Amino acid sequence: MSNSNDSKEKKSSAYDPAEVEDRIYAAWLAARHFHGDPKSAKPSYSVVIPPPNVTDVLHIGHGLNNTIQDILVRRHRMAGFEAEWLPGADHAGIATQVIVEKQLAKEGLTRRELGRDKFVERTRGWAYRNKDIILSQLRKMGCSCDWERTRFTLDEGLSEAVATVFKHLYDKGWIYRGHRIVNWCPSCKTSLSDDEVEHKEFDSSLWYIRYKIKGSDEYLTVATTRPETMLGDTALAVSPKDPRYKKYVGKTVILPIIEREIPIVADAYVDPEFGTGVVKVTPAHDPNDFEIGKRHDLQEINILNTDGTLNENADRYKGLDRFEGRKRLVDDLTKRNFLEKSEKYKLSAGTCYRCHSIVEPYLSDQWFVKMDQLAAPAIEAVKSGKLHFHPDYWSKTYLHWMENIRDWCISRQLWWGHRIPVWYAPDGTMFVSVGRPTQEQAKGYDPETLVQDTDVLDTWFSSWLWPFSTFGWPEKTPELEKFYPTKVLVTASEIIFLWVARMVMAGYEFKGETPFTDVYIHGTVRDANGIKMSKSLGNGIDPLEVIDKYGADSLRISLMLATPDGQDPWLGRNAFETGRNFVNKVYQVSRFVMGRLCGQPPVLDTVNRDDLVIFDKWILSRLESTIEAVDKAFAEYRLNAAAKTLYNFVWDDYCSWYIELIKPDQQGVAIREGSLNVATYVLNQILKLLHPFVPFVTEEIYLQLTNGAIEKGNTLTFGPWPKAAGKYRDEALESLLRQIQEVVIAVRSVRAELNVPPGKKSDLHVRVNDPAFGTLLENHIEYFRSLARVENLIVGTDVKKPQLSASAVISGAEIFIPLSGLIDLEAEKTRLQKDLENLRGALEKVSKKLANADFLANCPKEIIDKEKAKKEDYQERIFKLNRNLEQILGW
RNA sequence: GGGCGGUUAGCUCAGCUGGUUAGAGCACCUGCUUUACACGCAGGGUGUCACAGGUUCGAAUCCUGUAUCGCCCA
Repeated sequence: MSNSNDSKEKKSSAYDPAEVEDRIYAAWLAARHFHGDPKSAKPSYSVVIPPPNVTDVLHIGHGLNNTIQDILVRRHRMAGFEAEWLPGADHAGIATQVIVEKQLAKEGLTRRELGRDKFVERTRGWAYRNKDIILSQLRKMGCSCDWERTRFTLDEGLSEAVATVFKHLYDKGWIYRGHRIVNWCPSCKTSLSDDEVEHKEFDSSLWYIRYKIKGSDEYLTVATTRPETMLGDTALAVSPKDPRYKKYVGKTVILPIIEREIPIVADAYVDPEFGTGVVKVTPAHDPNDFEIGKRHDLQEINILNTDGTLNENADRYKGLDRFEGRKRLVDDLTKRNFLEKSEKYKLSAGTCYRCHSIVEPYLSDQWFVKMDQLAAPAIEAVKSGKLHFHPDYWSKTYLHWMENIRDWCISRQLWWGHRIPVWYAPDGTMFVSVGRPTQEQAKGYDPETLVQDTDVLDTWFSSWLWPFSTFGWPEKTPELEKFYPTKVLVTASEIIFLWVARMVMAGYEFKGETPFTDVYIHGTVRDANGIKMSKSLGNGIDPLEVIDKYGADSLRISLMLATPDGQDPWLGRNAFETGRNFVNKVYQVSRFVMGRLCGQPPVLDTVNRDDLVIFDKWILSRLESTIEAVDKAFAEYRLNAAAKTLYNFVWDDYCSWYIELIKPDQQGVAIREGSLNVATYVLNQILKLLHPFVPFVTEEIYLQLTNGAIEKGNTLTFGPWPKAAGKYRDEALESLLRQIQEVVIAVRSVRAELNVPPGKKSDLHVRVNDPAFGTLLENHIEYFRSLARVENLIVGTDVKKPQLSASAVISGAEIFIPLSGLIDLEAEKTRLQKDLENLRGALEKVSKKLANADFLANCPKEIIDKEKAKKEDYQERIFKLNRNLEQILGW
């Protein structure tokens, strides 16, 4: 605040989160509030964090994901559960290695020059630094993780779990080594699993290439989207049912340019409708062709190096990048008249989910997991209701994938990761074991001569064990006993297959039960225009900037208010003002209540039931309704609904009505003791209900209110979570209060519309239908006098309309405000006419309904009664409005 | 090509098992140095509930189809 503008001398009393948040978080940590005790007798509520990968910094998606987890965890910790939220990170094999290799390249080094050990060491250093950064960012957000149990997928114990699982599945025959077409990323230089490939559309061409039939002048024309793979063609294929080509089957064609002779085969795979009905067969570079090749015993010719350049099999194109090779080849085909034509074509091609390069189908030796039997119990879990998705419709996506599951390629040609626990003897004999085979296990071979497989495992092959490897599995630990299975997994939809589904399979295979009973799928954060936030577009919002500017509480509650359940939130930069304003509102009303306590010790947990006025009973009733609604929303995993319910209760019911009602009209007058007690009690309940959403400000207020300190045991961390005991819920009272509110609102509305100066008080005449309501108003005028700016109140069933007064009609009452000299007759007329019109529309609707014989015959009686009551109410109000309007016209 | 989700006020969304004079927040307009809060208070306007059929006494809500946007799978 270094600006010297002295016109705004008024010191801001706004809440300053920067002063509060770090201090409180440090106190929570010091008091070990977030540590889950496996020996606790409380029921367990455990959550494992979706491990952010170490190449990340905190982005707004993490912000949302971890806010949701923290809300669930904190709320259950308050509700008497032994909460354990286990944090950590994963090693992100591909992404991390790519980054470190880029760093090396800047130094003019390659990883091979550095050597495997040194490379891994260097990568480890980088990864650990990054991991610590992102985890510390979660602390800034207020996440109540059990930091004493932080895990990393490459930790010793977790690595042992990975090897154990590999051996278990290998011994079962569910892991095998295969010579297969896999997805190859030439940029990351590794294989990928099917689920790590993203399909995207590209503008490309369909090239029609002529293959000359040997010993004839005839050609067969083939349409292809990848002409360069022609260099690896070992056959042409046609459909056996295609009459056009029957006569050519068994003949030989000559491959253009490189002039290799290849056979024409008939294979049912070929679709006679696509292209020309003739396809080129490249077994080493297309999964379908690979199958055709197997059926016809064709040669497999690999034309690519691992980096995507063409190899020695590519003849004169050797050394060229695949796309450059394509261009040159097409040029040559054109020049030599082998290209019949080319058409524009929308090509769907696979891309690497880490670097977005186009992936090549590539023939190589890889390790695979057979998935069908692993999937069976994971399918059953959802079908039988042991595992629930929220929103439920995601279970369809999950089941569809599970039921069409394919084998999982788990080997990666990287150095950063869990090395495959397989050793080879010089003669090729293979040993699978959790560590280097011992003398005994090596069965006659010298263990020193055994060489370990050079590849590492897919990162997901360690993350799929996360819910139990982190608690010590394969050891039998007290943590595992207490905290497995976990309760809920919170994540975005992108990794349902990559991670969620696989964890369920691993959970059943290795622990015999589901790793969590609920999966909460939240949306992806988008910018104010609905565009996904991304680094490359620069439209992202940095949560740390938001925290600096508005505080972590504001970030959290803003996210929850803006995120519709199951849908993508759209966030503009000022979306966080909503939360900031709310946090400040909570702080300000607390300040008010604390100020009115005048230093006397607050009664937080009880209400003096003998000293309540209707407004006290009303706010207690509203509180109970709110607790019920919030609990219901939590039970349904509707956190957005819970947040909105609390927002409205605090702002509208508590601040705008209750506090204003009990606030004395005159300065220096104390609040009635019973009401102050209720205000304090309700405030305390509000702090608790809000604590999971905005933990810092609520804790800070609680400490001020109790004049306590976290280190002395004062805290909201352990609740107790408010209970709706059913003691105060009173529907009749709530509707009575609504009637009083209507009187106040009507007066305010009339005054505002007739431009009565706010400072000028006026008399209020109320003609009531029910004398009891009149008495109620009279008895409580001191509570709402200032809200409605009332000088003198005159009530009764036969109150006359004063001369030159404005009027309004509400259910059960008519109000008059004498405004001699101030009343604008035209404005008043327009106002009444507008009200009249609205009511007439409503009356017409309901009259029509009640005139319908079918309606009366079929509709439940209570609905009919309700409609009849409505009709009477409208009629009555229209009558009164008319009468008031006529009077005005008579003036 | 198959599946899933969305389409309600200028914007973002509520509206859960059919019966509301269709709501909220933001934005906008008017007034306010009201004794916790201008990060505030009070008041105000705005809708063929995407479209077309159907079920029903009654449809934003249920069913079918269409359009359109988004995501996933092939």
